[in-house]
Amino acid sequence: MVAMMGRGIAEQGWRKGPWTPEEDKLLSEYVSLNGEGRWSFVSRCSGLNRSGKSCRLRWVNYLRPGLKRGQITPLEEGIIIELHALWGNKWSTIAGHLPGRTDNEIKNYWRTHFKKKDKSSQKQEKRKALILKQEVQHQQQQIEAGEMKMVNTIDQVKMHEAEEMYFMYHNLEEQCSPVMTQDVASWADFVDEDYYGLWGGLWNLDDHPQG
DNA sequence: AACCGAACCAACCGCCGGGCG
DNA sequence: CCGCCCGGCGGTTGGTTCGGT
Repeated sequence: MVAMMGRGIAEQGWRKGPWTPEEDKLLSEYVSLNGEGRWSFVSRCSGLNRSGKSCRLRWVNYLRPGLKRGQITPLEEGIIIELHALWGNKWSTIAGHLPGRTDNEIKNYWRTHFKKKDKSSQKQEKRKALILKQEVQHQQQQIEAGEMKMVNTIDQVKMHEAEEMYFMYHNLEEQCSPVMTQDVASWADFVDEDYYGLWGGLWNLDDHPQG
């Protein structure tokens, strides 16, 4: 059916540029009814005047359920660095190990944070991390001194994230060992010792059950 | 307040591999 | 076996936002 189309048919004047909310709605409805795949068919039958590629991209990078919006966490960053060291620019493969993140997102993140990272921006990053570290350490001290309860604090959110990432990374480690076991420590060093100090202060790895 | 460069992000482009006739 | 089409992937671009001066 799909194979029947193509060649002889002149390329249509597909719409390009940013997607409108109406287009998003059409695509979401179509995919939820008919499932992913057969994108060229989607583009013809959903009422969208978009190429199949464009539909697929929009769905995968933006509309697909379960996407995690927002900043990449230091732990995710660590995983990205580690996996990039292992596999290079295999963004989709790396994204496969970061649930909720897209290859495009990771690719963009890598480019802006590492590819053209110069000395000055590294200093800036380090300064930011240092400030964050100090903030959290201060809160940690308050908690330890009983001056503050760890409820609804930034710490809890981060600890929760850290736990999620731990289990994710633990699974990954199982798949990739022995290479990964050796590298788990190295990525932390690579990212930034201040970042690692931040997590180390909040969360003791030894406390987590192994498997 | 205005300007400028950096950072971020969505989207497009071109290539490649797999599936199918 | 060969050629064609489609989907997927990585690279790139262009617009917008943010932050510093």
